[in-house]
Amino acid sequence: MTADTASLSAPETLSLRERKKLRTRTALVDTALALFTERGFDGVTLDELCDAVEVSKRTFFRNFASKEQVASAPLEALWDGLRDDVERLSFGHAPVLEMLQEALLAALERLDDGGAWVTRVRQSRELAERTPSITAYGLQYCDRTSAAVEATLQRKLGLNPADPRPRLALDLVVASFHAALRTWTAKPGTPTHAALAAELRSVFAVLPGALTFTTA
Amino acid sequence: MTADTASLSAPETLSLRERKKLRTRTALVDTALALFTERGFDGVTLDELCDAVEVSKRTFFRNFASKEQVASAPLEALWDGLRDDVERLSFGHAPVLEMLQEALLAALERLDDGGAWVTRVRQSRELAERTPSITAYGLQYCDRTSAAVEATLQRKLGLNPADPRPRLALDLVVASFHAALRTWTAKPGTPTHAALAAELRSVFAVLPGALTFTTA
DNA sequence: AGGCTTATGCTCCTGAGTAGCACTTTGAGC
DNA sequence: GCTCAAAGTGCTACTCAGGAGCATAAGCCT
Repeated sequence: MTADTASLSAPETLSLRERKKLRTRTALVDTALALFTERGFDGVTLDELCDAVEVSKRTFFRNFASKEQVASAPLEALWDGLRDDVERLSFGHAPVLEMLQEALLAALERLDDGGAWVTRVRQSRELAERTPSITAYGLQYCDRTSAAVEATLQRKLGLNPADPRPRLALDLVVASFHAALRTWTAKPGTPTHAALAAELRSVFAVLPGALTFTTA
Repeated sequence: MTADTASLSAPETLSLRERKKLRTRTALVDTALALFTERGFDGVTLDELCDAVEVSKRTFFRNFASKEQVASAPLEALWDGLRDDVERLSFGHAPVLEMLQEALLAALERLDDGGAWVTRVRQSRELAERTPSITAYGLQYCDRTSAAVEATLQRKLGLNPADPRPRLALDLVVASFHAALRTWTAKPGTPTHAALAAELRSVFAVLPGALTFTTA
């Protein structure tokens, strides 16, 4: 479930079997991103990808649920991180929206491994921009994770399940990240982790204005 | 089997050919929703669906891009309506968010055909809840439509393309509708168009609270 | 070491979605 | 009315994503 997070933060306290599995998983992600970027998502068959990693298709589907997932893996790690944060964190009585914003920034911070993750995110994002099915998968994963986070919030904070505000706040945070991702990807030059975090903070800052701004 | 389901803008001045095409399209949507509801999305093959409607698979794929789309058709009509509204409406100086809310409510109103559409939406929604690929497709369609609406807003209002607020406002409206849809679907009894509109207004009303509410 | 668990490979299968070709229907020009 | 081009449709064959069963090998435990 959190294999993604583990694969990218790479703790060395894993058994040999688990490390091996992680190696093939990482190899699949990296090779997939490279091949998809080079020849397009539809231009690469799973057989080709598996041949390149020297792994059977069976093994591929034990690590990923679909061809789209392997291309979305980097971002899934972020949402998994957010989910784990909300599960772990103790909530005070600050506004829920701010808590979620902090949790996402913390999850993002935790994925800073010196550039490897952020490079994968950039590739994944550019692929998603020209491949609708990847976008679809990613959005569905966000949706599912958001539902899980909402349930956790309700449980930990004793909220009324009929209250739509927690989920709206969550959707707002997710929308903010997507907005940050768009502008970050559009910027030329070497993409950095810090720049992405800065974009996200910037979007968070203008968020209240999204409700009130007028044309004039 | 009577009026138009999706892809509105349908005056009664359709040519015979266009009416025929629309009839097969509607038959495909209704039959698909019925079969999927009865035996599950994965329990029905396209061949079976096409046999039931007495149409070839080739014809199916001329009307729909995927198996998921035919199950999402009712909601696509709503987003298409929102897109058309924003394209058509003249914007005053009111807050953009309120304009979008009004536009969505207007699009929803326009789809009130006495219960046929709303029944299909209910079926489509219940299918999406237990079929991830339908959810994925629907979210991707929302995303694409939102991008188009954002572009229209920028053009008509002369906004800065780097300003994330229009898209955030849009995402907020979309998230509100999804929240309304969830609670509307969860309610037992015969689903009505008016009840859905009421849910949506209700979510719009608590929207500002989503930014500020606290646990205590 | 030996048994147990788990990953992996191999092979066969279903079904979504595409493409080529031929046939029918519709709408427009004569 | 008649013809013809264009569009819709059916049929068929094909590619490829994804799943299932069975056998093997590798890692883990006592």
